[in-house]
Amino acid sequence: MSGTNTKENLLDTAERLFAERGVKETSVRDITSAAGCHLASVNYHFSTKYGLIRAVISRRIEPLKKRRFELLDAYEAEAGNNPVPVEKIIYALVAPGMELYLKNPYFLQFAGRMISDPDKELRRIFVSQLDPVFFRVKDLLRRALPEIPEAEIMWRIHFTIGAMVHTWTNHSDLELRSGGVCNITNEEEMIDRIVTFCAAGLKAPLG
Amino acid sequence: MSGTNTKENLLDTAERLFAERGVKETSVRDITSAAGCHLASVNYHFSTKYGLIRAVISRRIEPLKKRRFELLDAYEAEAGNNPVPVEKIIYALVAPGMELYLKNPYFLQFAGRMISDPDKELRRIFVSQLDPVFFRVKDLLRRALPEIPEAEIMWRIHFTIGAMVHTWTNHSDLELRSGGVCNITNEEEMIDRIVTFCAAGLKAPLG
DNA sequence: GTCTATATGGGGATAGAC
DNA sequence: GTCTATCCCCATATAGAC
Repeated sequence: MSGTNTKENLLDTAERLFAERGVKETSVRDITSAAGCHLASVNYHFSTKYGLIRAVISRRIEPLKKRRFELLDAYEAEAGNNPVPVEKIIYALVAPGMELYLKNPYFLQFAGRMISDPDKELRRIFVSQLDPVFFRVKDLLRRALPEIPEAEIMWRIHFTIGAMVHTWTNHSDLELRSGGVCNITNEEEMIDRIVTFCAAGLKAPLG
Repeated sequence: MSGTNTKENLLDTAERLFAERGVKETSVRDITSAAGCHLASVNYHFSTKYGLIRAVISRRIEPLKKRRFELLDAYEAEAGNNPVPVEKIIYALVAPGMELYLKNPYFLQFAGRMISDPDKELRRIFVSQLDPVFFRVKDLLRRALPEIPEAEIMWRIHFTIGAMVHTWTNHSDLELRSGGVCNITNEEEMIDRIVTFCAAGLKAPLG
C-alpha cells in the first residue's frame, strides 16, 4: 500500500470495522492489519485514533447534511407561498440516509450507534451536524401543522429520528425475527414506509 | 462494605457507570472503587466482568417483560371478543419502560444502547427478551388493524420501538436543543406523547 | 467473604532507520 | 511516506494471606 491510497484505505477499513465491532472494540492494530498497512500509519495520517474516528465521521456527514438541505430548498421553492407538505419534509430528512445506507451500510450502522454514545465529544459531532437540519425541519413543520404546539412538533421530530436511526442499526434483527419477510430490498419502498408512519404520527391530533 | 449488600451495591454502581460511560469504557476498577469495595469482589460474586454485565441486565429485564404481559392480559380480558384498541397495545409496550425510566434512568439509558451493540451475545439478551413481547403485540395489532398487511405491522412495531428507545437514550439532547422546553416531567404525559404518535403511525393507510 | 499483590496480555503512541 | 522496535500504561483475572 503506497501513496495517497493508504489514507482512503484506512478510512474505508476503519469505517467497516467500527460498524462491525464498535469503536472501542476495534484496535488500531486491527485496522492497519486489515488494511494491509502498518501500525504507525494511523498516527502519521490522523495523529491519534480519535483523529481517525473524526475523519471517518466527517467524510460522510457533511454530504448527508448538504443533500437534506438541497431537497428542502427544492420543496420550498416548489411550494411557493404554501406550506411544504409534511410528507416531503420527512422525505428530505429520511431519504438521504437511506440512499447512503444502500450504497454503504457501514457508516450509518456506526453513526446510529454513535448518536447515543456515552462519549460526549463523539456524540456532539453528530448532534451538532444534525442541529441545523432539525431546526429547519421544525420551522417547516410548524407552517405545515399550525395547530400542533412547537414543543410537540419537536418531540415528534425526535420520534421520527428514533424510527429512522433504529432502522439503520437494527433492521437486521427485524429481518431475522420476521423470518426474512421484513427486508430492505427497494429503496423507495423503504423510504415510503418510514415517511408514511412518521407523517401520520406528526399530523396526529393531540391526545 | 460487608455481607450480601456488596452484591447489590456492585449491581447498582455498575448499572450507573455503564449508563454514564459505557460498558467497555468502565473498568472493574472504576466499579469497585466507586462502590467502595475491592477489585476481586467482582470476580468473587460474578466470576467475570461479563457475568456482572449479564447480572445487571437480567435484574431489570425480566420484571419489565412481566409488566408488559400483565397489561396486555388485562386489556385483552377487558376487550372480550373485540380487538384491543391500538392505543392500549402501544401503551402496554411503552408504559412499563417509562415507569422504570423515571424511577431509575440508568438501566434504560444503558439498555437502549445495548439494543444496537455490536456484541452479538449482549444484543441477544435484549432481543430474545423482547421477542415474546414483539409477537404478542404483533398478533394483537393484526386483529385491531386487519387492513394492514403483517409485514407492514412488523415494520411499524419496529419504528415504535425505535421512537421509544431513542427517548430513553437521547431525550436529554432534545431537552438541550429545545432550550429545556422538551423535558420529561410528567410520566403519563410522556407516555401519551409516544402512544399518540405511534398509534397514528400504526393506523396510517398504506402510502 | 475480603483484600493485597501480582501474573499476563493488549492497548495507543513514538523514535528513528529506511 | 513506510515500517520496526519499543515504551509505558491500564485492563482483566487470579493466587493466596487474612
